Amino acid sequence: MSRGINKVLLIGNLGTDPEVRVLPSGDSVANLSLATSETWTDKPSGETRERTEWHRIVIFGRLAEIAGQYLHSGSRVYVEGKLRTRQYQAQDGSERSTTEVVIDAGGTLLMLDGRAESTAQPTRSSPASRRRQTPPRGRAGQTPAPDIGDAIAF
Amino acid sequence: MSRGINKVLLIGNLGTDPEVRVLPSGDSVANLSLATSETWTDKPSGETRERTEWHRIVIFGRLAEIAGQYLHSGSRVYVEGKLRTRQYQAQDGSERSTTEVVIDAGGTLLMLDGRAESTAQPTRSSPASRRRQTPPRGRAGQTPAPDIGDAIAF
Amino acid sequence: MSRGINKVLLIGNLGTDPEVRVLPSGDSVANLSLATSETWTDKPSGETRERTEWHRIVIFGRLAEIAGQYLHSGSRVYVEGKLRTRQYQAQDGSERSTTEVVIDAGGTLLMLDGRAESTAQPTRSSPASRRRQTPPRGRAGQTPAPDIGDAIAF
Amino acid sequence: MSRGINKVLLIGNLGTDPEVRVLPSGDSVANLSLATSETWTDKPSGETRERTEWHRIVIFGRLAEIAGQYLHSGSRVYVEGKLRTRQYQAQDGSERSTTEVVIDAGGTLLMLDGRAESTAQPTRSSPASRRRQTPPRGRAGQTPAPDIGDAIAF
DNA sequence: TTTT
DNA sequence: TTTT
Repeated sequence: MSRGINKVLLIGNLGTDPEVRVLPSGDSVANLSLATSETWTDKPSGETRERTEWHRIVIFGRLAEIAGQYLHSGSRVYVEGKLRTRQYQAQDGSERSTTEVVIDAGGTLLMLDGRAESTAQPTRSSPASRRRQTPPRGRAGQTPAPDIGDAIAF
Repeated sequence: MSRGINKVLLIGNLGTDPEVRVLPSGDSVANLSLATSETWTDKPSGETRERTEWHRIVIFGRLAEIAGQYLHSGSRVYVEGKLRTRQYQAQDGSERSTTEVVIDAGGTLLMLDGRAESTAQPTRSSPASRRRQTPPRGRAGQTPAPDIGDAIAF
Repeated sequence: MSRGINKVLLIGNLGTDPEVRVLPSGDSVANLSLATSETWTDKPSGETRERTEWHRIVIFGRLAEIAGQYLHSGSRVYVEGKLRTRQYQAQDGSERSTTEVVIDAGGTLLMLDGRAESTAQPTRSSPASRRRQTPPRGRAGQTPAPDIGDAIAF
Repeated sequence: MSRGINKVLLIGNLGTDPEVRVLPSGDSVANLSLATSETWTDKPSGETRERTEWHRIVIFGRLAEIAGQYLHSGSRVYVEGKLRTRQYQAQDGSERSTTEVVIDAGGTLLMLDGRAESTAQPTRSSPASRRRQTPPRGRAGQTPAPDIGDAIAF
């Protein structure tokens, strides 16, 4: 139930591996750092410019565990969540605030690069192989897995 | 041209009148404080809970002027823009950052309440009467909560 | 769980009252006809043009009942759902298809005009008074309820 | 300028190569057939179910040319556009209507797979190799289902 | 800190 | 068929 709309949609790449921890309640929380890039042609100069925006993503529950298992630095993802600004105390004791994109049960997480481990044999999966991102799928030469971050955008 | 997606959609109410200023370039910029509210039923207790989230909105260009003309504290709006986190120096000299929702030429602003002045006879319109579209809230100088109750949502 | 994104966001006005029926399963279904309008300035002539698009909305479950209770011809709403194209047999026996925007448990319905009946005394509510849309709130002159469809948009 | 919101966001895979043609005005138009897939667990049985929805996409202008150059059957894309229902006369003379997702200058097209030709050495690029990014599907002449499995989604 |  |  809601009396307003608070919705964020992002497509971008992770800058680091997810940091997953388990709360005292047993729920998982994952923190992601996600970059979205936009490019444009500068009017007077005609030069191509680029700006990268970094987003703090916080994922709760089952999706947090999935993020920890399947995502890593470089992963391209779609996320849908909501904005939340939180107050906290900095180390010098001053009050600070930070704005995060929260993905909970009502949100969405969608991996955009390759089949990855969900179709691989779990027992042979390891952090090392996971970082290699899209595992061989045994049909070499036929269906190359897209590389990390592969995308053409317009 | 873009290589990612960075999109925010909000429906909520302004907590204050827009602050509009004109940049040295001649472009207008408007700052809005927008509240989105969500309510939910707490699991164990069955109580209805509410959380209000405040968003800093920055509007550029023609839409900034329109915001200054037609919006005011209490106005219900739909905005579509993008996230931008900006560094700035606090008064004590420390580095801080703030996250804003930027509405530029690619964004959208949609007023959701009242015919206001655009269809009213301009000669009889005044800032004072415009402000009366939402009730006086009698807490001048504070940060009044917007009239989020002005809608039924599900 | 999803392997793609199929999302529709609309803000517009109902062209008719909702048609609500109850399925054999006991679930409610509401059909809405929703108009979204866009206006633009024609390049060569400088004339203002307008195009209205009509959308078939199908709402399931609890939101269908709410739609039947609170919405009526002219109501301004925000809906979030997904596209679904359905085959059916026309009266002449030929196969036809129709595309609808489906709002189910994962979707959103948000009334954008006025407090309406949720704050009114239910026992005194009637179809007739409902059509009058936003009930008097007993503070005449202070907080006028926004009229049906009231909006300024940019 | 708009007085409503009419927005569609899709992430899915093309079922065929884009069909691009040039209008008498010189503008390009591309027609795409895009599949979005959702999976869910059936309540009583616990079985995993899947439903694929097909969308007719119409792209105008520069993005149409880009679609013709870089997209092909199997391509995974993000599109953002608006709904438009159009009347046309069927071959038997009867009136039909079809609903399309229109991507024009205000819309977005984002390729989600493969570096493809834009970053590859153009001299070594060919339509044939481009099509090999998705595996041969060996069902020429039919309407092959897109490789929706090319992603993990949650 | 990502990606192109 | 709505709305401005």
